[in-house]
Amino acid sequence: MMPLEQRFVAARKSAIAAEYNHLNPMQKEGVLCTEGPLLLLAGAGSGKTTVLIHRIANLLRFGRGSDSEELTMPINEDAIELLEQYAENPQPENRPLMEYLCAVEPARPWEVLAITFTNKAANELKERLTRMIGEEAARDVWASTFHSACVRILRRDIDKIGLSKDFTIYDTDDAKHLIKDCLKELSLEEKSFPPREMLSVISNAKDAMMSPQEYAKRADSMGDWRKQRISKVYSLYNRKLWDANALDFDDIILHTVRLLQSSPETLAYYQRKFRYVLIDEYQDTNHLQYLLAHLLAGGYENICVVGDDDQSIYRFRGANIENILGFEKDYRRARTIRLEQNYRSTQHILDAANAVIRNNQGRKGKTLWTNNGAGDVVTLKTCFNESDEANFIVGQIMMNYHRGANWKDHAVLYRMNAQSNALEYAFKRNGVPYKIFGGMKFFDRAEVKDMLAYLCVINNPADDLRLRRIINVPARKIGQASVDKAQVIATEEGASLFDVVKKATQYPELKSASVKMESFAAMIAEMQEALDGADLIDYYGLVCEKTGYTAMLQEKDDMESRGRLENVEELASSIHAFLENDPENPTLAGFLDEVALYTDLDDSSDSDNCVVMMTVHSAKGLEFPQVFVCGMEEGVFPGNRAMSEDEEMEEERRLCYVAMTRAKEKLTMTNARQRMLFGRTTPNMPSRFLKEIPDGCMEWLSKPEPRPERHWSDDYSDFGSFSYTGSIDVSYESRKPREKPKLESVRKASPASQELPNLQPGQSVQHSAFGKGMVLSVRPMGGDALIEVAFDGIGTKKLMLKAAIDHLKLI
DNA sequence: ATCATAACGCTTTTT
DNA sequence: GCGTTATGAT
Repeated sequence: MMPLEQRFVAARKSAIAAEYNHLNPMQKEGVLCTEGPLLLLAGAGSGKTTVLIHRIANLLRFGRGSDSEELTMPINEDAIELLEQYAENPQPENRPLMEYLCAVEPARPWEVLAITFTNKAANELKERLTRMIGEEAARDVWASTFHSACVRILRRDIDKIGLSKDFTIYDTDDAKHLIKDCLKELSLEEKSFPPREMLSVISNAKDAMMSPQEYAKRADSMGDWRKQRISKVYSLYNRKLWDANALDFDDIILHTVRLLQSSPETLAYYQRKFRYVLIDEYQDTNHLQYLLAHLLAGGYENICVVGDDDQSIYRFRGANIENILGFEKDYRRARTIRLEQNYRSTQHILDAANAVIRNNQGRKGKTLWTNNGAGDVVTLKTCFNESDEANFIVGQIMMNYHRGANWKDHAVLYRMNAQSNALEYAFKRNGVPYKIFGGMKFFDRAEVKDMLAYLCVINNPADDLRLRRIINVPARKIGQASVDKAQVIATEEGASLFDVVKKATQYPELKSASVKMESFAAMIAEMQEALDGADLIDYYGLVCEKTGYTAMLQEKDDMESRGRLENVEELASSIHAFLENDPENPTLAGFLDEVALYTDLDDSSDSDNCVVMMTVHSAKGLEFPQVFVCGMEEGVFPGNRAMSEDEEMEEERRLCYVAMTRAKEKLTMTNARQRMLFGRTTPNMPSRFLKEIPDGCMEWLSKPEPRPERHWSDDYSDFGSFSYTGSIDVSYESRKPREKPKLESVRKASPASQELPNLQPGQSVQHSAFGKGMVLSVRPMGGDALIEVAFDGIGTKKLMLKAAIDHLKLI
């Protein structure tokens, strides 16, 4: 290349780079490396999404301008000088000319595919993209989850592999029901063939692209009786899916891969279309997703995978960490960029986290650092038991609150949902507002599922599973036995259950139920007709009414039914939200698609000021100023199952690393010497992960030994920084469940036997944390009382009077 | 058909 | 220890 051209190419890259001067050098590199395979190892809090967004924006503005020596026009000194100057000191008025000079085949929005794992991530990507490049361009970028991208592809071309385009999607719950049906039909015991396990075996088989026939063959050749049975389940399960014209979540990916593998035109179409492919959270991909990514990116091989091997925590659901560890082997010309500067946490927190994760073998290796300063040391705290632990955490949080912190600046993380009970109790007693994530989700509620089932049946009458769910809800005198009979007939005739129900009176064995069945079918048919051209919201109202579902709830008229009615109505707002979002397919079928893949439309509540509690898994990707990780004990975190297997232990360690790196300012980790879990109290050693944290970045507070008890007398000697005062804390003396008198003495130790005011419903009160409110109810409980107070602008809180009394004033 | 009692079993979770 | 589920009784 001529020197002039070399100078131009260099100046071009510098000028483009100048557009990203607010990024650090590694981030910039990630944005500018547009061509060929790229592995972006993005540590926790390293600004990964920022890089992703800017990278896409860069592709759309400059194409391969920053990563190619290609010239698009004759060049001269002036052009070079302008770019060199721009790189030195970017002037906005020169930007249009600079863009013109630097762009090399800028990507068009629809040529960019950005895949994420969750809808939340996809939406965040779309939002930030919209803000940066404008709505028009952002709309055409394919930013979606694996599953929605695949559904989009399948809706277009699935008929090429012999399936119908109007397939239904079965979620895990549906799949489980289907498995149960299969087991019943094969007369297999659920005890020896747990549906959960069946589902996971089938999922693994699909991930390995093993058909039921292949699975059966393998089972036969091994002579494994159980596997042979499972192969029957797998086979029947798949047949039922086929009959219902349904795909489960694995099928969505599997069939897309099969489609791309078997239809050269389809493959060529997408490979030509997607000039740039980006995969987020690559460490979480399973084998099928890995294949899919490679197929889609196989044309230009401009594949950029982003992820963090140290945050791979979904092995149990098929994630294969080898995908990210082996990326450089898959693509010999791959470039690797490490983002190790952390913008989230203090150095002490990072030192602790780095020290823990360093003990893993299977990793690429990264060391996070920050400019944020050393900050507070990590606090480790050993508590007596889980309620002591919960009280400690609540106490710390209340202390912070009184110093001006927000409740929502605090997060309590745990390994298992079961651990949340003790915490919840402590928060409730102290009147601290909290929110537990990971409970029942909106779309998991029975009433919501019922209404969706109605819509599904209307949309696809062959959906036996959903039909059976709602055929007698509300009660229509169509009993289980009659439905079973009709199902048998349907199977014999090779028809769908709905077909039989429709002409039920032709089958004498259905007896009196047959009339009810036919009128049910008539109702569904009537609604199918009404669908044509109707407004979806109105239509939903019609379905609620015609099915008698709302009437059923209105009649019951108790607290529960009211809530359920609200949820049924709330589904209308989901439909509304769906339509607002200007979907490409604003029909009932389109809505059902979205709902099937989109389970958290309703998590709109980061607005309320609450302490949040969740599992470490659900905390991934989030951050909080104050983080408490509790249950740091051998057998809990790491969990018992990890003890025997190295791979599992490494996953637990990664999980611990994820937990620690959620903290921005202060990290506190607690362990309890004994914990009641699943109804049994067991003594637990402090987690090995705590031992891995170096002295320099932590302090270890500890309750004094309550009493030289059998299981706790020794074994702490190898904990260098463990200190014992040797004195006995009387208030914690043997709080064993059976020793009633002692328990009473503990109660007394808390601010107790003071005079309780005679509160009446209707009384106005002032609370130091929640402000003004009105007492709704007072329920005496022991020597205490549970009061319910409606606080202005906050909502209703339940408080234990004794605990809340110091914060309450009558007004 | 609907309610009651007993028995089980139990990481983590998204699509 | 608790919530879910299966089975049996009315």
